[in-house]
Amino acid sequence: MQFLLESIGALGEDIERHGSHLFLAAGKSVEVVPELAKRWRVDRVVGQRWTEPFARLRDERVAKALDVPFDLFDGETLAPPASIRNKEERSYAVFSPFARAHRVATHVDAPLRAPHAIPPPPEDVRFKDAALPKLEKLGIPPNPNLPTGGERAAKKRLAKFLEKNASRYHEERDRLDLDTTSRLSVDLHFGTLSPRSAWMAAKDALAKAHPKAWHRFSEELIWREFTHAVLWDNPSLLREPRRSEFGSFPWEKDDAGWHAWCNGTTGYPVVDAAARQLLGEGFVHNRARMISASFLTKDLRIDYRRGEAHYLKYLVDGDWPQNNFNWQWVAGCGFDAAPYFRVFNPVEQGKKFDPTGAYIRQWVPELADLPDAAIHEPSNASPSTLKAAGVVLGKTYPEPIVDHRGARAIYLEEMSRLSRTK
DNA sequence: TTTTGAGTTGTTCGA
DNA sequence: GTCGAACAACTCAAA
Repeated sequence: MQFLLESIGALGEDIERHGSHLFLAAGKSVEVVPELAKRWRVDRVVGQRWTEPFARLRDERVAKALDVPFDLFDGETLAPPASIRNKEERSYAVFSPFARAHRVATHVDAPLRAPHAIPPPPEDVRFKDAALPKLEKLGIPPNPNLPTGGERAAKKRLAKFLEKNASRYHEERDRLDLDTTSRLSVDLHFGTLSPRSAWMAAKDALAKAHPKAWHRFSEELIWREFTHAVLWDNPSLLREPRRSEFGSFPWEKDDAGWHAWCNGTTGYPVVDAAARQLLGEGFVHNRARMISASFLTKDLRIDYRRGEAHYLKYLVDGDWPQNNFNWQWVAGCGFDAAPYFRVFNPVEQGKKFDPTGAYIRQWVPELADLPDAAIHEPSNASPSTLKAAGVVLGKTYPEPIVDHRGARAIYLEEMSRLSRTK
C-alpha cells in the first residue's frame, strides 16, 4: 500500500507538471467507470489488460456496463498472455520451449516517448476528486525500509543496476551475500517500469558487451512472461495445485513450526534470514525464497498455500502470478516444477550461496560473531566457538526445530506414496 | 507416426 | 576429495 500510494502520488505530480491533472475516483470500477464515461461523453475507454482472474472478471463486467468501446492494451507482459502457442496451438507447459518460442515470436519495440505536454481537462469534465489516502489514516505504519514508489525511483533503480551489477548478473545473481540482483520486481509488478523498458534498456547495455549476462537477465524476464501465460490459461492455479495428486498430500498443521518459519526462529540461519528479510523490507532474495519455500514445504511439510499467502501479504513486489507459480514450482506441484527429489539442504545452500556469511550477519545479528565456517550451522559448532561468539543455543538462538536429514527422508517417503497411489 | 532426448535453480551415496 | 549415477513423470520438439 505504501509503494502504491507513493507511485500514484508521483504519477499525479508528473501529470500536473505536464499541465494536466490526475483525477482520482473511489468506488467499484463497474459503477465508477461507466458513470464517468457517461458524464464526460467519451468515445471510448482505454486501459491496460491484467492477467489475474480477478482483473479479467472486472474488465468483463466494466465492458458490459459501458455503452462505448472498452479497449484493453497489452503491456503487463512483453507478449500478450495467450499469444505464445506450440505447433498444436496449445499453451506451453514447459519453460524451455516456451522461452524459445517467445524469443522467436516477440519483437520488443522501444517504449513510446512520454508526451511533452498533456492538455488540461475541459472545465465541464472537472469534479472534486478523491484525495489520495494517507498511509497512517489506513492504519498502516510506514516502513522506511521499503523501496521508493514512482516512475522516477524505478528508473533510478534500473540505471543503478545496469551501471553497477548487471554485467556479472549471470554469475552473481544467486549470491545472497553480494545482493546484486536488479530489485526491479516491485516496479514490474506495479507498472512503475514496463517490462518493455526494462528489456530494451538491459539489451542496450548488455547484449553486445556482456552477452551471457543479457541472456540470463532476459531469461528471467521470460520466466515472468511464462508465469503470466500459464495463469491466463489456468486461472484455477490460484486455488489448486496444478498436479491434482497433491490434493492428497498429507500436509502437517504444525502451528509451532509455522510460527518459527514466519518469524525466523527455525534454527537454520539461512531460512531465518529469509523470514526476517521478508518482514523487514518486504523483499527476499530470489535464492533465499527458494530455500525458505523448500524448507516450509519439504522439511516442515506445511501446505505451500500458507507460505504463498504469507509471502503475498508481506512482499512489496507480491505478484499473484509470479508468487503462485514459484511456490508451486518449489513445492513440486506446478508447471515444469522442480523434481520431487530436489530437497534443499539449508546448511549446504547457505555455505554455497552466502560463503562470506554477510546475509546471515545482516538478518540474524545474534550470530554475527560466529566465524564463516560455523555461521551456517551453529548447532554443530564447538562449545568454545559458540562461547567466543556469545551464542547460547536455545537462548540467544534456537536449536534446529527439525532434523533436516530425517525430515528429508519422511518427505521422500510421502512423495513415493503419492506417486504409487496416483 | 513413433521414438528419443532433454529439460533453471540438488543431494546423497558409493566407487 | 572427486565424480557419476540415481532419484518420477511428463512435455515438447527433433530425429
